[in-house]
Amino acid sequence: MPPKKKARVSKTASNSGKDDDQQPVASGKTTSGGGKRKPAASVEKSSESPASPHYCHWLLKSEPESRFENGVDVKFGIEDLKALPNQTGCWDGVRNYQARNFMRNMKEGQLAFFYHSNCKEPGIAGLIKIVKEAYVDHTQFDKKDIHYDASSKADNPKWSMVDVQYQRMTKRFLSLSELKKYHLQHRAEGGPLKDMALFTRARLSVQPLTSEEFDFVLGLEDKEPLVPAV
DNA sequence: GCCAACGTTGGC
DNA sequence: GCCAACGTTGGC
Repeated sequence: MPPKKKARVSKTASNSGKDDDQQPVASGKTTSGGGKRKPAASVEKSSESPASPHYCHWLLKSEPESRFENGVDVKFGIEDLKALPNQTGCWDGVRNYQARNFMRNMKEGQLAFFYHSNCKEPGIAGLIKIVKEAYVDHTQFDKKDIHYDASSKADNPKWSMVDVQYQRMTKRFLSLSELKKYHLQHRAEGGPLKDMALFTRARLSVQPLTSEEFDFVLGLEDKEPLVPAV
């Protein structure tokens, strides 16, 4: 297991959620279908979880600039991932249920954008690949780790992580401001980024992208920046 | 450094 | 189960 890495997400978060799974989805919904439906005979797939939606692409946020949390630098930019052995690292420290659940849905081989957050210039810096599917995040049991979670028990670990491998930098940096312009435009006139999680669920550190969103964003690499020089 | 948005906690 | 208080995220 690769060295340390920093995943955005919550800091201390000693949260204690329910015991295990499912947490509400941001927008509240989810609960609607609720509880126990007794399917008599027809198993009508619940309208609620179209079974884990088949997301195929992701966006993972991490901070590329130094910032100290309890004396520990949380900096972990794409260059830091690239510098690890085999250019691979574990995405530990995620302490938000929605983000965790998305990680649990990741499949080996899927691609994700590496997004730089909480920094001078936020945006997409490169591409990474999921190389190991969700497994126990050991940092939840490490009292010295900033992401230690006293409420998580060894026999029922609360948090998961995946391993990711550096693929390449995007041909040019895709800034948040540029993405936002497309988002606003698409929201007004229609277009692939109209519901992009980066804007509709801005605080999520692990986000899903539809193929349309992913393809559109990646396509920006070959276009001139929309934004007047930074 | 400010602060809006929003997730989490805990009283009731 | 509601909801106010609180804490965190992350852009600006």
